Amino acid sequence: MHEPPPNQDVLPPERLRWLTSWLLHHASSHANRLVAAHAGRPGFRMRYALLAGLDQYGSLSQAELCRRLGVDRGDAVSALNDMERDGLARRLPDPADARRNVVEITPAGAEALFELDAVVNAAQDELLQRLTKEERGQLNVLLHKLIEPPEAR
Amino acid sequence: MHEPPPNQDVLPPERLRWLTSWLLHHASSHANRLVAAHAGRPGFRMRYALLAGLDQYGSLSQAELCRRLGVDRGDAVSALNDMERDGLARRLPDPADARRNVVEITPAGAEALFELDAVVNAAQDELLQRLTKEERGQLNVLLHKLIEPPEAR
DNA sequence: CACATGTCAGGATCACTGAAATAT
DNA sequence: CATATTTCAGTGGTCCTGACATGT
Repeated sequence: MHEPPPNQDVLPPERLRWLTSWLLHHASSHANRLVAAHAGRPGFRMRYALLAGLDQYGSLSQAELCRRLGVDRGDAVSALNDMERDGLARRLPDPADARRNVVEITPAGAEALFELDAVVNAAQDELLQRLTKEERGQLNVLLHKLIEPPEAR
Repeated sequence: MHEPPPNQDVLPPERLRWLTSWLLHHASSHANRLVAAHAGRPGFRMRYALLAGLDQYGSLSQAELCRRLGVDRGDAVSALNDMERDGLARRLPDPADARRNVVEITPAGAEALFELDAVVNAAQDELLQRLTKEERGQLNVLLHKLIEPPEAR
C-alpha cells in the first residue's frame, strides 16, 4: 500500500530553490515546452530569430547576424539552408568581401515571420499568465541585465 | 577592408527583445556556461540536485526524489550509479515496498555537497553580479511564479 | 487486473568544439 | 603570416518515448 506522500513540498530543496541558475533552467525548459506545443516544428527558435534579425537589420553577413542574435554561427548554417530551400531567405555573395554571404529575407520570409508572431504571442501569453503586466516588465528588465553586456567593449 | 560595423545595437531585434522565452533561454545558457566554467565536470547539475535533495529530504525512493526535483527518472539512474560507485549515496531495498530503492546520502556525499556549494556560490555570484540584492530576490520570486505550479493538484 | 518502480535503449533537439577550405 | 567567414563533423547534456521485469 502506498499512501500518497504528504506532498506539501513538491518544491525543490532549499539549495536549489534560491539558485537562480536552477530556476532559469527550469523556467527555460517550461518556456520551451510551451513554444514547442504551439509551434511544433524543430528549429523554431533559430528560424524565428534569423527571420526577426533579417527583418529588422536588413541584409547582413551570416556571422554578423549571428553575433547580434547571440546564436551559434555553425548552427545557423543548416537553419539557413532550410530557409533558403523554403524560399524564406536568400544568400548572395558579398561583392565587397568574397568570404561573406549577404543574407536577405524574402517577401515570403517576411510573411512567414508575420504569421509566426501569432504563434509566439500565444506561447508568450501562456508562459506569463501568472504574472501581472508590471511583473512581466520587471522580469524582462532583470533578465536583460543578466545577459545584456556579455562582454564590455 | 571591413570597417567595424556601427555596433551600437548588439541587442537582438525588437521581436526577440521583449520575448521572455528568448531572454530565459539566453539567461539559462549564460548560467550554464558559468556553472560549467566553475564546475567543469559533466553531469554536475544532476549530481548536485540529487545530493541536495537527499540532504534535505533524507531517505526517499528514486521516483519520489526525481519527482520533487523535476528531473527525469531514467536519467537519474546513471547519475546514481556513479554516485554510488563514488560512495556519495547508497541504494537500499525498501522493506515496506520491494519495488523501491531507498536512496540515502552518505557522509562523503554530504561533504561533497558542502564543497560543491562553494562552486555553485561562485558561479551564482558571477551570474548575478549586475543585480542588486533586491533585484536578485525579485528575479527569484518571478521565476518561481513561472514554474511553481506546473500542474495544479 | 491496473498501476508503480527501477532500469535500459533509443531518438530528437540544442549548445558547443574543432577543424577544414577559402578569402582578407 | 594572422585573422575572418562559411561550412561540416562530432560530442555531450537534456528531454522524451517506449519497453521490460518486478512488485503492489
